[in-house]
Amino acid sequence: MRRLADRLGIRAPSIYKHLRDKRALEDALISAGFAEQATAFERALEGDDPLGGMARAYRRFARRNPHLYRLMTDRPLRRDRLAPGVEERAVGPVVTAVGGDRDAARAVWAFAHGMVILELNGRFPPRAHLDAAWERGLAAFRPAPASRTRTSGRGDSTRT
Amino acid sequence: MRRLADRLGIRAPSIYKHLRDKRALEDALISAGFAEQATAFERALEGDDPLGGMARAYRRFARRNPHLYRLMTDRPLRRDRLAPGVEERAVGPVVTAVGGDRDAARAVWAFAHGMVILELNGRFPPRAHLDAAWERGLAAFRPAPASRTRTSGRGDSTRT
DNA sequence: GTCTATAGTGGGATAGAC
DNA sequence: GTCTATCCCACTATAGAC
Repeated sequence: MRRLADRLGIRAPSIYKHLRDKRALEDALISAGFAEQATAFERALEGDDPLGGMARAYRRFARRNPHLYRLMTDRPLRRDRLAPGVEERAVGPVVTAVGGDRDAARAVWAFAHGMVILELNGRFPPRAHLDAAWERGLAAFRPAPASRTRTSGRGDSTRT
Repeated sequence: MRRLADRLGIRAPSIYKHLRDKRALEDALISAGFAEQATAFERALEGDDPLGGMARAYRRFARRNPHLYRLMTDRPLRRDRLAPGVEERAVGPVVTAVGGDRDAARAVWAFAHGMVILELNGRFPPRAHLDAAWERGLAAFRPAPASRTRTSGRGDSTRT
């Protein structure tokens, strides 16, 4: 809060005339993060290789906003405090890209989060070829090209 | 450190007569954690469904030692301070179970870590069926049963 | 809406006596 | 090897004047 105040050119206590507490600030940031992810995923859904596009967008988002990314994944989501519908907007495209299965979507998310957070944490060995690991994981999850079913997202949304 | 001292029945400063600093303690704990994982993985390698067995062991370890698990994955590993060879002992079986491909092993690890850490963080939605997501992910990574090749781990070890 | 001053918490670590 | 007494630091938040 002190550092934020410095950037704003005011003293730390003044922040509390605008925000109730630190959490209110975090909730606003998290909502903005989901909105950004949502638009990136919606765009990826239009290209060929939707899952690959989303993976790249997800990783790019995390690398450009590492602190925000941690804020969004480090602890339980207070869904009642987010901008309405913003989480679902981000999740929907992933479910669609994976073929409509909610469990598969969660598995893919776990894979992507694992890759991203281990990278942010510097936990991979120096010699690890992360692009190759990403590709190996995506190949495992990509819906079989054999069945050319145009699966549309179901109304039933899978939360994150 | 103060809480640890309480448990030991001594005062906090006394700890520093035994340990250089807090990190020395953490390094010892991390080494013990790898050793425990290694024996669990070696056992899973003997059963049928080695990958599934390792996944269950990995999740169980994390749930029973959540703080230690975070210690082991939250930040870069100081490999020079670990008990020698202990990381490799834990990693080897995973590489073997996945068919010998280092990139695939890292992808599986990322998936497992994502599942585990999101569960520990309470980040999955309440209704999520985690067992199903685990199974979906493992199915994606399990080496095809078609090729019944007994792939042995290579001397070249894939670090974590 | 801003400020100064301060309260309060929880950390890791050291000095020096015994 | 233990103790008491302290020193740091970083951090969120509030009181009350202007």
